[in-house]
Amino acid sequence: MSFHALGLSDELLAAVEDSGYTEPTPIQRQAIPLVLMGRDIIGVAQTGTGKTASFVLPMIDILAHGRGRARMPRSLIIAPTRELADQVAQNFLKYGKNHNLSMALLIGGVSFGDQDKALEKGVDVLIATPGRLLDQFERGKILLSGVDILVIDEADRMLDMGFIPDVERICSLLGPNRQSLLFSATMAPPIKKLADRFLKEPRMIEVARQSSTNANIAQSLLMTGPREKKQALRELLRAEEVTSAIVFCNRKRDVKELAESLKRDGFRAGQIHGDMEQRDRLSTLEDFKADRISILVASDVAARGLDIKGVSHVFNFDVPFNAEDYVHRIGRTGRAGKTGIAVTLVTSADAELVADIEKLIGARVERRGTVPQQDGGGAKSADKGAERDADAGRDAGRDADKDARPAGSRARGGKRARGGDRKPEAPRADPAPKAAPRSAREEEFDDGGWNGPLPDFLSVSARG
DNA sequence: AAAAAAG
Repeated sequence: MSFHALGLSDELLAAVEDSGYTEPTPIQRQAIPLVLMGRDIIGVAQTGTGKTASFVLPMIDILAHGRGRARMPRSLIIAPTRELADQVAQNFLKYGKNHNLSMALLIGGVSFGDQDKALEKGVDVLIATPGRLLDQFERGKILLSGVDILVIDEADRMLDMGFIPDVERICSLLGPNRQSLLFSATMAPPIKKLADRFLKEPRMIEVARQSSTNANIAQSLLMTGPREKKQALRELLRAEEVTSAIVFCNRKRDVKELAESLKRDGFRAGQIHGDMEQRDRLSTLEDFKADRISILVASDVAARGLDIKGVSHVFNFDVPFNAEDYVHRIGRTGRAGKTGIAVTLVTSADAELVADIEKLIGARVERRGTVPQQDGGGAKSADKGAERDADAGRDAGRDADKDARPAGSRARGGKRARGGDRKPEAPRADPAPKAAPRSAREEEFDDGGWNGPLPDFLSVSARG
């Protein structure tokens, strides 16, 4: 089955062909004809299923005739994060290249100037995050009564982020005669309620269960101690055929520190998290897409929806707090029919989170072995069993390690240029949380210390 | 235990 059977225009089909796609995905097959007919739809689909094109393509054809009037966009797409909004915009540019549609991206973190100008001229397609959209509305820069097509993308994520009231407010500002499309990985009750209230006789399209993980992804867990995580990650990055990897951390601070640590070790690494300037977030993504960096250290800002081709590996430096985030994180690899590898570093403190994940995905994740605790590091665990295991399991651990790492990788820590003259590496414990905002100087000091060995007596006493 | 989004 090809795109030609879906009722799209020749100009659009040409653009699709140029982009290299020949066959519509299941959600595209089901959604595109319905959207072209003017129906409301609810698309229950994971990211990576071709969801974005399933609304972008028919919208381009629907909007092909007519022009947006000043401050009155003809269509509106709401997305939960700025990067997702930008990604939708990229799709409109890619597939709309043979059309003459005007578009504006209304997201936070960028100046109002260009956005104001675009709105003033009138746009056919307005893509926005909720906060900035309402902000612009309140400033009188925008009228939503002329919107003919509304798309609510990643509604489950909007729910998680507390955006549903904003979304409801936005919906209530729209005119009554419009077509509405809602996409969500789950149909949690608040999303169902939203759909009941703002959609008209929607057709439900379901593509994959939300909790199901992609069969193309080989998942495994690597048991390790909290202080061995960085070393374990470095060895994974060297041992695996890593062409392009995303490393997820739970905290923004750790994203920063880990990215800088990897860079010092010679990895082509970059970082992305919500405390960065918007332009830096986007330029890092561009660098990653263009392979100027091969490792992207990220917070959950990058967990969902980001579609980056050829991500060979996802590493969870931290086990995510929400099991659903695990599904989304590892879904950054194994996309478009390719295989992917997802390795999660697990400490004894993460047992419950792992149990949650395995319950959600309905499968046990393979344990790929144990990174032995370092000499002098075992005492850091309050759990007596962990220390005993560190000794008793040393031989067994070596065997397991052989599968995971190339021969000789064990000695690498001491062979590296940095720290080559140092004592056997005892990776430093997580830095103590800072109560007050830190000065630039403190940050600098902290970053510099990340890789340094911590005297054993200190690490022991620091943990009690 | 955190992150995300409006400044």
